[in-house]
Amino acid sequence: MSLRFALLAILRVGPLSGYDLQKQFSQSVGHVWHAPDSQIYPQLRKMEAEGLIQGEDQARGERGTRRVYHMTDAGEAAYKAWLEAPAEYQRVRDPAHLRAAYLENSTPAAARAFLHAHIAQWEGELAQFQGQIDQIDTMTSTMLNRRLEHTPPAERERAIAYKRFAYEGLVERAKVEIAWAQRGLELVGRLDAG
Amino acid sequence: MSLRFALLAILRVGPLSGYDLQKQFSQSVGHVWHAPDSQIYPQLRKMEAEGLIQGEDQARGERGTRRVYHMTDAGEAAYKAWLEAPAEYQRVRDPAHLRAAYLENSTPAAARAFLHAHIAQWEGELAQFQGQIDQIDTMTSTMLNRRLEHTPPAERERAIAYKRFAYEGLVERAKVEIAWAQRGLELVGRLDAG
DNA sequence: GACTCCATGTAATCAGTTACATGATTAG
DNA sequence: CTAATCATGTAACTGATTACATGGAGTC
Repeated sequence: MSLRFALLAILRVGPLSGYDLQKQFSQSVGHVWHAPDSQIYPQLRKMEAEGLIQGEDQARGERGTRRVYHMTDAGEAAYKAWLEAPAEYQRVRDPAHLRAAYLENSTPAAARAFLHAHIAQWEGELAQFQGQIDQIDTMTSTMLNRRLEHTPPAERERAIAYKRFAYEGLVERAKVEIAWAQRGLELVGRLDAG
Repeated sequence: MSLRFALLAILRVGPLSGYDLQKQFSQSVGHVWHAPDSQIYPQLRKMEAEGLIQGEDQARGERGTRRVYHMTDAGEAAYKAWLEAPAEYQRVRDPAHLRAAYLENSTPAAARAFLHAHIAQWEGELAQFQGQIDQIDTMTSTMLNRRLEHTPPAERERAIAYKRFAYEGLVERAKVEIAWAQRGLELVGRLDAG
């Protein structure tokens, strides 16, 4: 249910084609809400049917077309309502911690492999999130700059601060996961030796 | 896809009816992989059809029956295979951090409400996880004790250590979320004042 | 002419949520 | 006899994944 709002957040800054939107998406909000294009295109159609956005076919070359979407007032209202409503929380459903709870049934080798993979996984995420923060700090984030062009100077500081804040949370989470898995490796070592 | 393994992990210790399984589930693995009974009953039927478990109807009172499931060799093999296979990782899809990334579009009041709710949410989770750790430490966890009865004494230490380790990870995660949201409240205060 | 990028989908399937639905047993 | 708990589902729907499918535009 959040996908539509993630899309609205991007479209809010200015009209985009499905393709361009999807690219913007994967480089920005996609870090915090993943969606493949096969989900985005139908979702845009659905949102158009509901009146949240409006699409127009534009000519492209001789025969090609592309559909450019812009936000409607209803879309703006829905976005605002989402911002005021309490956030949804999903019930925990965590494959990694599930596995961890039954690590005693694994061989030490498999336990180590699992924990190393966990570290690798979260180091990948960490690098992504950290990269975003670096882009924010150096003002080299194209998506943020596009956004800032459309926000009054007085509110730019706020926009930057909150964007950074969101990514800081993700960075911290990634670090905790890595530290936890590292303690896990030590635990495997102790139990394996003793 | 992990649900079946969570169910197998419980069934592995001994046969249970769907109802008892579901209760054991919600008090143990359910903390790390939520599933309502409306998902568990059909899943058990499905696993039976696939030969991972075997169910038998037992009489209960005069007319009532209940279906008691036990694990098959195929189920045991599937469980072992899961333990050796690399863990699945889901793509990030985090409503709270998505909201956080667009907090500049909220009013300060809505931003505060969101962050307070985030803290409340994770304090609830934290209490649950911490409660589990306390039960492990005081050996008052019925589910863990049931499990330990069926594990050779030499391996009990391992079982306890890994169980605790899994919950420690969840506790740390909850604490990070709370700390992050608290920093968020300070940030709202600073931006609101300045 | 081949390759890359632009551009947009559909179809099948699976996993999970919500709501509805039913009835039997047991303890007070 | 009434309430709690035991016991088990189905149905409709939403959201997400995977795979398949197509074709134009620009460039080397």
